[in-house]
Amino acid sequence: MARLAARSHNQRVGIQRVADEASVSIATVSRVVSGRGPVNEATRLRVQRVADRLRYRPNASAQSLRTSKTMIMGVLIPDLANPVFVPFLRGVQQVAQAEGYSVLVVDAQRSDEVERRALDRLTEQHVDALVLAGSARDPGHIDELRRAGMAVIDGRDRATPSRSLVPALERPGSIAMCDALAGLGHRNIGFVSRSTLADAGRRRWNAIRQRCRQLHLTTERITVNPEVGADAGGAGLDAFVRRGVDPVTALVCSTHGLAPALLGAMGAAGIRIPDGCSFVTYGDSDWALAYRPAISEVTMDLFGVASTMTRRVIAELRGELPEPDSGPDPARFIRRGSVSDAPG
Amino acid sequence: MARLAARSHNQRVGIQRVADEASVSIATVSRVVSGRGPVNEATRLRVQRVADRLRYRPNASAQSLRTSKTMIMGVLIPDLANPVFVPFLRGVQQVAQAEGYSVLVVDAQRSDEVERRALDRLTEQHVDALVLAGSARDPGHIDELRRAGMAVIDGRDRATPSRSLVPALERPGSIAMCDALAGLGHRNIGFVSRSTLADAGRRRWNAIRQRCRQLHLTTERITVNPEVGADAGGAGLDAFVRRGVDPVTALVCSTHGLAPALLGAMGAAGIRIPDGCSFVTYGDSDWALAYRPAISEVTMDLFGVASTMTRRVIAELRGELPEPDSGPDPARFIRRGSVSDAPG
DNA sequence: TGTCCCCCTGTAAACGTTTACAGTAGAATA
DNA sequence: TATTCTACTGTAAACGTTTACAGGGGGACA
Repeated sequence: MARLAARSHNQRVGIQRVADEASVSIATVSRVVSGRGPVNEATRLRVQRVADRLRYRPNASAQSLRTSKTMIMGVLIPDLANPVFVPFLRGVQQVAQAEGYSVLVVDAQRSDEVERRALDRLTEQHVDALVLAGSARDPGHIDELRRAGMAVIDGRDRATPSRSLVPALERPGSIAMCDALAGLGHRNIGFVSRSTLADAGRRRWNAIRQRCRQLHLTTERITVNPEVGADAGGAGLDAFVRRGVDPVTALVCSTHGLAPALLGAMGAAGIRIPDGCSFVTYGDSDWALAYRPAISEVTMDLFGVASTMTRRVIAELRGELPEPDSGPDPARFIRRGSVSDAPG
Repeated sequence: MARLAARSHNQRVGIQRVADEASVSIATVSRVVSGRGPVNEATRLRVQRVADRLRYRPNASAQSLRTSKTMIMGVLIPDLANPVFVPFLRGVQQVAQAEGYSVLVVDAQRSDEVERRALDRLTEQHVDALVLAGSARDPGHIDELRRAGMAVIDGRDRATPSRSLVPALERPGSIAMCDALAGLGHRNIGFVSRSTLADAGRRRWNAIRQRCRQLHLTTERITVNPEVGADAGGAGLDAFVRRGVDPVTALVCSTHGLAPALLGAMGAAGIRIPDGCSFVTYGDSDWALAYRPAISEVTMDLFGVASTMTRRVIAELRGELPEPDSGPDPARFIRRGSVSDAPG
C-alpha cells in the first residue's frame, strides 16, 4: 500500500496532468510555462499556481526532441589531471551556467582512443555546441561535426595557427618574460630544469632561447639532476650565479613543480632573491604569492580564454555576431618581488 | 544550389531513412542498432552497412524520451576553484565514462543560490543520477529528488554523519599523522599557520590538538604573520625548535600553500629537515615529491572516494547491489623523507 | 444590428525512438 | 498433407513536448 503510494508519487507529473487540473489544454500550459505566445493573465496565474503546486518540470528530453535543442554544451579536456585545464573548465562552466546551458565534460585522459569515443558519445548525446580545450587529435572528426551543423569552437580558432591551445599561448608569455628581463638589464639568463625535458619544458626552453637570441641576450641551460633540494643542488646553481665573467642574473624555472625545491637549494647556497639573482617560474601557484619575496610567474589566463570561447559559441548558437576580441593578452608575465634590476 | 545541398546534408539522418534505404521497417533498424531482439544475420549486416554508410546516430533525446533514461549523471561540486575537488571530478568522470555515462558537471561556486538553481536545472535536464561532492546546502531539496526517483549519492552516505565530505575525511588523516609522529617519539608538535585560521585550518588544528591530548603529546600553535619567507619568519620558528626544554621536534604546516615559504624560512634559519625538525603538510602537491627531502603529507584520496561513489550509484541504477566497502582508507598520512625519529 | 478583427484557446500533428503485439514464411513434426 | 513451432519482421502506439492552424467570443466600427 505504502509502496503503491510511493510509486504513484514517483510518477513524474507531465503537462497533461497540469492541463487537466487547471482545466485548460496542454497547449496553454506549454504557453504559460515557456512564456511564449499570448495567454490571458487570469489563466496564466491559475496555470502557474497549479504547475507550482504539482511541482511540474517540463521533460527535457521531450523538449529537445521537439525543438532539437538540448541546452547542453560539451567541453573536451585533453587531460583533467593537468591542473592547467581546470581554470579552462571553470571558465566554460561559469559562462555556460549563466547563459542557461549545462556542461557535459569529457576528459580525454591523454588518449586518442578515449577522445574519439567521447566525441562520438557527445554527438549522440546531442549537445548543442562543443568547446575544445587544446588540440583536437583528429581534426577530420571535428570538421565532420561542424558539417553536421554543430557549433564547435577550438583553441586554434584564435588567430594562431598552432595545433594546440596551450603552446600557442605559452609562447607569448615566455617572450614577454624575456622582454621584461631584458628591460631590467639582465644579459644572461639561466633556464633550470631536470636533465630530461618534457614537452612543456622543451617548448619553453625553445621559446626563451629564440627570443633571447633576438634580444642579444645569452642563455644557459642548467640541469639539476635529480636531487635538487635544500641539501643539494645549490652548489651547482652557485657556480652559474656567482662566477666572475657573465654571471647568470636571472633564473627561470622550467616547471612549477620544481620551483620550491629550487628555492630551497638557492636559500641553502646563500643566493638571495632577488638581489643575488632574480627568479621566475611558470604556472599559477597559490604558494608563489605566499612566498617572500613573492615569485614572479609566466601565467596563462585559461579561465578568460575559456569564457571568451564559450561566449562566442553561444553567440553563434543564437545567430548573434560574436563579441569583438578584447581584453588583456591571455598570456602574461607577472612580475613580483622575485625579479629586480640586474646588478651592476 | 550548393546551399541546398549543404542543407540536405545537414539533415540529420533518422531511423526512418535507414529503414527505407535498407528496405526494412524502423523496428528492425532499431533492433539492429540497439542489439536487442532477434534479427536475421543477413538483414543485420545489410542494415548495419546502410547505417554506417549514412552515419546514422540514434537521437539521444528520442531515446531518453522513450526509455526515460538519459545515461547522463550529474556531479555537483561545491567549488571548482578549490583544487581539492578536481580529483573528485576526475574520479566521477572516469568511472562514468567507462560505464557508458556522460557527466554533467555543476560548480556551485560556493553559493547556495547557484547550487539551488543548478540542482533545479539538473533535474529538468533529467539526469539519471546525481553525485554530490561535499555538503548539500539544502538537504530537503536532495530528499525531494530522491523521492522523485533519482539515484543520489552524497559524501555523507559514508558512515560518517558529518555534514560535509572533506572535513569528515580529513580528521582521520590528521589522527593518523599524530599517531605516526607519536610512534616516532615526537612529544611536542608545532602547528604553523598564519594568525587567522580559515575553516580548513581550524578543523585541522582542532583535530590535532584533540588527538595529541589523547596521546599525551603537547602542541604549540605557531603563528607566522604574515611575512614568512626565505628572509623573515625563520627566527620565530627557531625559538620553538631549538629551545632547551621541550623543543618542538615536528612542525605541521596548516595549509599547502604556506609550505614552500615555511621551508624557505627554515632553511634560512638553519633548521635542517628532518634532523633538526620533522616537517609535515596537508595536501597533494607535485612539488612535495620534488623537494629534498620529500615532504610528508596528510592526503585525501578523493579520486578514490569519487570512483567508489560513482560505481555505487551506477549499481543502484542497474538494480545491482553495491560493491562492498573496501580498499585503503581514503585519508592517509604519507610519510616521506621529511619525517624522522625524534632526536634524543 | 451586422461585420470585421483581435485576443485568446483548443486540436492535432509532428519530433525519433522503443517495444508489445500480431503476422508471415518456412521447417519440422505428426 | 495438415499442423505446430520457430524465427524473424512489420504495425502501431506510446513517450511529453511545441506550434501551426483553426475556432470562438466579444468589442469596435459601419
